[in-house]
Amino acid sequence: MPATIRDVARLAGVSPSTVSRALSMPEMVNAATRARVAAAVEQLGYQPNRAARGLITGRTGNIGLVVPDLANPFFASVAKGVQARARRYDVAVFVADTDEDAAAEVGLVRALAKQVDGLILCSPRASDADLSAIAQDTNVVLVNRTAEGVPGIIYDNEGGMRQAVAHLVALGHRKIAWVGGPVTSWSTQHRTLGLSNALYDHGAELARVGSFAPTYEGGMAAADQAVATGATAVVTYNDLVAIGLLARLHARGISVPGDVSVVGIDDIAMSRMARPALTTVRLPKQEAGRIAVELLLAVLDDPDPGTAIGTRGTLHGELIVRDSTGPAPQP
Amino acid sequence: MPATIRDVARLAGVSPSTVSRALSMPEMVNAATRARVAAAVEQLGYQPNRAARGLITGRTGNIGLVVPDLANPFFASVAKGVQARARRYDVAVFVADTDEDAAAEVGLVRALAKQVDGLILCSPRASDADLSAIAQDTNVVLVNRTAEGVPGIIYDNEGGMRQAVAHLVALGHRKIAWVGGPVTSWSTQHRTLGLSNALYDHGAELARVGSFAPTYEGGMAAADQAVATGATAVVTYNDLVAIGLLARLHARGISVPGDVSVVGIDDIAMSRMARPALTTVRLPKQEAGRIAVELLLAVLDDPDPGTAIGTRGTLHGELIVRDSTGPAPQP
DNA sequence: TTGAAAGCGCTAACAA
DNA sequence: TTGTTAGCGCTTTCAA
Repeated sequence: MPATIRDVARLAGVSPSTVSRALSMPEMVNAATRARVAAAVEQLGYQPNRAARGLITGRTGNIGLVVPDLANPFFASVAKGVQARARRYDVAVFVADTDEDAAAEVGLVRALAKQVDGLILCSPRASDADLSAIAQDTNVVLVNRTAEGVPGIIYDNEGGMRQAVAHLVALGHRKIAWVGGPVTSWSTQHRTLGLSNALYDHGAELARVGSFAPTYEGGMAAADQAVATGATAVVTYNDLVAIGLLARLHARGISVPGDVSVVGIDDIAMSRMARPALTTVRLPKQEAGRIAVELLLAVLDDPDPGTAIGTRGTLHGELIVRDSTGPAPQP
Repeated sequence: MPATIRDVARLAGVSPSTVSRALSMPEMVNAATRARVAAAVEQLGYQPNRAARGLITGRTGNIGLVVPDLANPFFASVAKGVQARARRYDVAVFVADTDEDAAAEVGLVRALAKQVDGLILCSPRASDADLSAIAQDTNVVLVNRTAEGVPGIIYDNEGGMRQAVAHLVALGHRKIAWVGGPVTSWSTQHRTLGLSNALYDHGAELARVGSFAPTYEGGMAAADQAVATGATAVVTYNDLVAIGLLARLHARGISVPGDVSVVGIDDIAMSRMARPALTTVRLPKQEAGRIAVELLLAVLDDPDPGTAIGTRGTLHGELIVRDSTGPAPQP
């Protein structure tokens, strides 16, 4: 049986409210009393019951994080960032894995919403309509997705694509294949657009392939179509796809970067272990998690939707050049 | 403002207690009233406040999961398994990442303990003493670790090592190097023992190397020492280490499996993407998470420590043969 | 089968 | 500066 505030009060010879104050607004209580309370707390190993506190303050001190797939290293990193920052603020984190299922996502969000002060939705698969509905009656911060009037963090996909293209063009590539991810994915749309714009600016040619699943298997499936376009370089939706593509090219005896260059996006840990090590656009993953927490906490302190609309962070990617890109082959 | 039980009661024309009963013990309430309540619940989108319920029942419907590092694919998989099973029971999961820090672990556990019905501790780094103290006043299930009188799931490390050895011996290997993980790691001890026993049974020789960090870098560091032993095969603490080792061997121009065979443990997703694809002992990761939830729920229903002691599951590994193992080279 | 009342652990007015 | 009182949303005796 854990100690309650009354146990502490009795031991310290004060009233429960004094204990409460000593803990949450120490400056409003006499130093001597404060010390007695502190001693009693120490002796009893007292820790306030957050649920009870939440009942009355309306703040639970808990937040929720919803991701499509924890086994995906990208989301695992974001989750780690969220954890780290939440811990600093003494906030506990519910994590829910939706298994890439939009319906499950909505259900989990509804269930969690009652128990937390706010929710971080990372790359949510739900429809814009569902998302807006959720944001209506819950404090929400979006990561890797935008929605009307909902604060969030996004990556500068256009900028990342521009860096990748500049690199490839400098190497002499003039026709570049793009292996897109899920059509419904917000990132796919923006990356496609960014790539297309950057290539246009350089007077280079884009060859679209896909969409394919954002997985290793997706990459294997995409490889043959990508080379069939005659492109000398391939940019993929993410690193997992790039690595699958690498495997298939290797199996077919196509040399990377000799015959074709490959660029991924994300920079997951696996990428530098690939052979050849993967050139990729590094996205700050843990940082996204950390900022999301900051943003959410800010929203909680000022839930005015007017302010929230302006609260949107953009994170920039960084091109990491490794061994999978090289000069375009001479025809 | 979410609907409360009183709103539902008013709308249904009954008392709050009747609503409560209709929801948690439906058979004790008239079918007609039950229907009215159900309608009101539906109309208001009512969802009971778990915190309030927990205050009185002593059960929150939440559990906690504590892992050393979410970015480690092994733990991410366990977490995913926990999620999936918890969802089935309508239980929400707090996740805490300790960053491989034993002190942080104890702190996080203490903080979480008050908010949950029970805790799943996966590969905890805390001392036996701390662990026992925690288990004293909290419902705990251990994964990948044992402690006196605490229920848990472990892997059959000995059995896994026996399979790996049988495979290598059949390929003609007579001297096998073992790259151990952290000395304080429970698994390291059991894997070392299992390997040693299995080799003894086959009349083969063990060459110990390490310990090394359980990471890609650890594997790179271990590679040279492992080959210097003159062993024709290497077994590593986990797949990450094996993949790092593979990279270093490749850099040195040592052929796998031509010159030396390599076996990992875990079967993380990355392993089949390695080149050569990694032979490994697959550990059922998500299943460990699922069983841990079942175990914890069972403990909650019957917190008798006498029963708990008997409650220990063992999961078996499965040898997955890929391209990193082959016949021992002829001298 | 239903309702009234008490109370879970805590905080926030309001008095003192 | 401190204590008293009321009540957050819910469940659970106890009566009716």
